[in-house]
Amino acid sequence: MDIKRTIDDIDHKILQILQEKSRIPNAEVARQVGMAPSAVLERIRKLEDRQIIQGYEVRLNPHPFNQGLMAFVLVTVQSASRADLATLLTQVTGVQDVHQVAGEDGYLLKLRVADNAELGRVLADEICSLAGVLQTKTNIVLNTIKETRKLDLNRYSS
Amino acid sequence: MDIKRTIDDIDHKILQILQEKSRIPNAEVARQVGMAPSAVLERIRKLEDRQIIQGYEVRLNPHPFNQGLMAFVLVTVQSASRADLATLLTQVTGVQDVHQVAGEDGYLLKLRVADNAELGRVLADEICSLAGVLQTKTNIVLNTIKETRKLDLNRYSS
DNA sequence: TATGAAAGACTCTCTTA
DNA sequence: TAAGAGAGTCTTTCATA
Repeated sequence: MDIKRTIDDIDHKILQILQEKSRIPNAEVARQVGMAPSAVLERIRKLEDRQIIQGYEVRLNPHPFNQGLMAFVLVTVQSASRADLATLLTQVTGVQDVHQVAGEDGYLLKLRVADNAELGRVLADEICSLAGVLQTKTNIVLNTIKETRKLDLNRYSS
Repeated sequence: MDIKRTIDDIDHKILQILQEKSRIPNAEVARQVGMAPSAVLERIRKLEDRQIIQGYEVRLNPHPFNQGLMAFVLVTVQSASRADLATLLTQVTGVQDVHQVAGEDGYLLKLRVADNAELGRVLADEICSLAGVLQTKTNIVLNTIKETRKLDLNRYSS
């Protein structure tokens, strides 16, 4: 175990509640964990300070915003590429994720665009045109069965 | 434009605020958009009813929960596979995403596990062992440069 | 749809344990 | 760390426009 304090059962329960629905009054969380609201507030603040809670997001439907098509693009780059290539990739239209992956000097992007036409345009004009990009392999998503940020909290080890 | 009402500038602004930090008092949103809190509440409810807002999530640090290693696994399956294979894949340890992808009868999984040892175990025991799975190709994430759910809201077309 | 009023609920700080 | 008290704020419904 490390220097930071541990995550106890109450923290655990608080996080579980926030994983289900984060936009919920503090007092309601307090009720569910059976504690005073002030104590729960204090705990949530500490979880934020300790960066165990990293933020609160809204999950929006991408369709009304013309981003109904999702694709994963594996970008292979020259090993001597400029160090800021990753940063340039984060700025590509529709990019939600940029991960450096092991293996063939590459990055894996997750992006949301309107349709195949736009995907083609983005690949050609915004990705392949970057200096150092050797090739791309694209997986187009037909159907998303599961997509969540939830973690299994029962794997915490003190 | 479709049957549903449009997303106007005020909705737009509300969504933008919630994309930045969703756990924020309604009254604060109202202040930022310059409207009465009751009107903003009404709008947020309608956005939820219309499924434009699909939920509110907390973003947790995966490290304290022993899920610091992320990997993408492309699973190729027999074309005659049982229809519920996708559902079985959603239940694999550490799986956060399951997407059906075009091309080679496959699924793309995003998973978070403790380390390489666990990844190996999950691949062997929980994925390859499923009936209908032909092969897997794994991309291990070394470093995540960007990971967000935010959409570019300026692409809405009425 | 928006506002404003009003009752009740919630937040958040501070004190005490 | 937790509880409780209290001042101030927020939520939510309803009447009205």
